[in-house]
Amino acid sequence: MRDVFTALSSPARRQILELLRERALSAGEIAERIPLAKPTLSGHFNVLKEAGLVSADRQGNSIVYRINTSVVEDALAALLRLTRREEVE
Amino acid sequence: MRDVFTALSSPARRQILELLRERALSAGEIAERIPLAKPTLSGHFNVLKEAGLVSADRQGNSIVYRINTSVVEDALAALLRLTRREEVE
DNA sequence: ACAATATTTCGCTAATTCGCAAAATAACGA
DNA sequence: TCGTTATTTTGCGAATTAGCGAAATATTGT
Repeated sequence: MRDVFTALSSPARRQILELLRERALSAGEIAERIPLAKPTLSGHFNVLKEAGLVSADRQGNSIVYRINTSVVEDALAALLRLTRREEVE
Repeated sequence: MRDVFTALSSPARRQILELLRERALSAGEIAERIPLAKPTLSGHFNVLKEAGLVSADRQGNSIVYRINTSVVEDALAALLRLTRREEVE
């Protein structure tokens, strides 16, 4: 399971997540919206999958990706901790 | 100004931020707590500074680093957006 | 001016990442 | 089975990164 923050460190991958925020999209639909070669995008999908940030389901010919918001929320919680000074020690 | 998520993608840098969460620390104090060579840590400090995640002040001989929570909060807000489906468009 | 302490910059190597084109795989419909 | 469409895997080069030791820089105290 790859590190979530590593997956989030690429602008291209964050852009993919932004697109998936609204609705699930196939690899091809994402490729129509992001100016990168399909193999390049496929690599990014893999990183996002390994981090648990998206899940993929085949639907006929296409593979549909959807965002996994609960994993985003975990990252959120980790960041939130940094904004709060330790209260009990 | 370097990308905040890129800066957060390194476990070593997140560990530095965790230490700074409680209180500001000098480079040497951080080096006592993290098993990496000082030049390596110095490089990480630089990345964190370029991302605006920490600020540095010389105090006599030492350089004291403190976390910049407002920039962490900006990253937080960017992540939070990903957890909410677009409502108005 | 000198020695001691704290930190950074330099120069290097090994490993990783990002992009692509070409080839391989998977599912569908005729 | 064959052809088409959708996506991934492979293999590559260029660029970046993370680590280190040695040397350089900055500050303090004598």
